[in-house]
Amino acid sequence: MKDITKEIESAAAEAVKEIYQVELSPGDFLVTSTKKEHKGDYTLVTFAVSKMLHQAPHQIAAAIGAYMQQNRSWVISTEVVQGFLNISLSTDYWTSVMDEIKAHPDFWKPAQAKEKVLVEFASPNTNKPLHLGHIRNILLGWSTYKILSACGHDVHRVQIVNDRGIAICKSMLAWQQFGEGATPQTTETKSDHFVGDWYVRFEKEFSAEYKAWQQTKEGQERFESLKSEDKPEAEFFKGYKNFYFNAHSSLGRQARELLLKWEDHDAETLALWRKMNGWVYEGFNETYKNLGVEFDKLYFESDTYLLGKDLIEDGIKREVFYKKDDGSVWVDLTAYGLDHKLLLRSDGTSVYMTQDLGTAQKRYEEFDAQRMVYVVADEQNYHFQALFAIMAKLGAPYANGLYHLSYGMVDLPEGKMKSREGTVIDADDLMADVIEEARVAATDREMTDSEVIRRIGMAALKFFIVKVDPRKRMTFDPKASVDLQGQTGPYIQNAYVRIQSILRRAGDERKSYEGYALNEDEKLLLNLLGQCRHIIENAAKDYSPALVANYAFALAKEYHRYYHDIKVLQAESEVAKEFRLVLINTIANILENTMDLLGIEMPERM
RNA sequence: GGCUCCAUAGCUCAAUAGGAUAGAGCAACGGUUUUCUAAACCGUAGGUUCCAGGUUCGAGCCCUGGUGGAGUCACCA
Repeated sequence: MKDITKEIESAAAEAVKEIYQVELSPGDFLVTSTKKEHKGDYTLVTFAVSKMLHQAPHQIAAAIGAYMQQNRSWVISTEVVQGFLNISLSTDYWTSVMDEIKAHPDFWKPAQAKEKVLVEFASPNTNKPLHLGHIRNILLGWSTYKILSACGHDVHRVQIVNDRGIAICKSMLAWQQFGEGATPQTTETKSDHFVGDWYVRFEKEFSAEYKAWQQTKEGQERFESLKSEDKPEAEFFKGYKNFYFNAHSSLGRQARELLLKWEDHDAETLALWRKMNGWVYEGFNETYKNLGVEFDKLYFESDTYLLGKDLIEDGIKREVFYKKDDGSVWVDLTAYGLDHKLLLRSDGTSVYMTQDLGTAQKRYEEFDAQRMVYVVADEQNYHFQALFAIMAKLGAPYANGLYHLSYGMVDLPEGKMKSREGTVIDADDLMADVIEEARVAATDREMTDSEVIRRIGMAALKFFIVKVDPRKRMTFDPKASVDLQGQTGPYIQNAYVRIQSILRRAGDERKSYEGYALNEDEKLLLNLLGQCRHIIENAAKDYSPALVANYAFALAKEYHRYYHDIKVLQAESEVAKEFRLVLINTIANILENTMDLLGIEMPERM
């Protein structure tokens, strides 16, 4: 596909050379789409070159405009507004764009690159079911995978599952003590929710235990000896909770014992751990399936938590890291504007950072990846800065290819989601809700196809989340997320469905549209279609699926308007009809393809 | 408190690389249907882009200072 923007730039450079005898590169010019309120298709902005040419912007624009009209057959007319040269292109040019699009079905894809890329996303803990925050993470990860793939990259999807630690031990303990052999089957509970319920049960029992302890002689003595002047008793105990868990609590002690046994490879504990995590994975897989995502490889923290020690040893030898007297190992990142970070505890055990270093190394060896993208919430910005700085310090060959796709947390209209206050929105419930809402709306329209209804509901949910710039915190309004009108997924689906309906009636036989003089709306649509590859390119560069989402919406909106104003099947002429059929078919393809990049499926009818 | 990020219409979000009169959707109000399915279209109203300076032909965007909010600052993950 030829790039009209570049052609305008080079024509402008040629004009300047001819008129002013000044050598400028095409990149010195800025070309944009002409604003709707002005006549023209593309606009050349001349302010920037005004100084170099020692002339007022509007004079330069006029001169270049005259030159281009003379020397470029595709320029039909020009108009100068201040330093803006608005260029109208000929019908022949626009027809040739349609020809090219028709001849190249892949015209919407960016120039094909071929790097090996790893995208890590989802990365749940195994003690609780997935929630709204995970959904944002998963949708971002998935569309990042899709967008990079569309750019030609060889992309692998991975996640790290946090399957070990004190949290899952809490679920295990509660089930052991109070479960009486209950299973997801006997209680008819989705299995990850089942495990999550035992985690909640543990917290409940623990709170009760803690509360009782506060009234004991020991608890009161603690309070008396540690309290500060103005802190009320309730507040004191709130802050003391974690310490209580580690120092006094019977349940806390038992949970820690389970963790120790686990680390000791105690057979019975491992069996219980496997059983409960197995339930969790079964549930997660169902959720992933409903979200329409899958992974190439899962890493389990239970396998990776000891990794990275070799790298540390190597780093100490090369004096990239240093050892303190107590035996702990540190790295000095002050040169990167960061801090000193701990890499090994004084007892020689590893920390989160150690594990992440080891996992990155392992992935690099396994996949030979040139780029690794971590989709992780922005609360971990500092951690990833440190991680990448350490990689750079170590001189890892993949250090330059590491990227933290840091996204903002999801808030509710009432504020933050808090598990303690029960305001966390569960992923499974949410999907069920949006589909139910779609069902209600569909029933009004006498639509009963459940697959169509599912696609509509999921489109509403996914689009609502993915249309927002990932880096920004977003507010999730459950009511707005099930909206099916306006700036929504179903709105875009509807544009596609309207086209399919026309195409079904049109039949398969296509004739020539040669000689058709297209109207302004059609130029606008072609212009939009031509932007697709740049949008995807930018989305890949910025790791922002929101750009694709907003583009798809803009195209759908433009099409809905077109649909309203212009008849296709009863067009004024045969060539008009033929041209429009090709045009709308292309629009449908682009809508389908861009929505696919967001993980959203199109229905054929709705 | 240090560091980082954010602040745009009543609400949720856009705004190419610093480009023209800051745009959409929702909510409100008013219109459009014997239709290629109205999950649509058109219109009205709604803005000191948090504040004060600066840079420049031009600033929502860049710089300085401030205000407000979020995150982070563990031998947690």
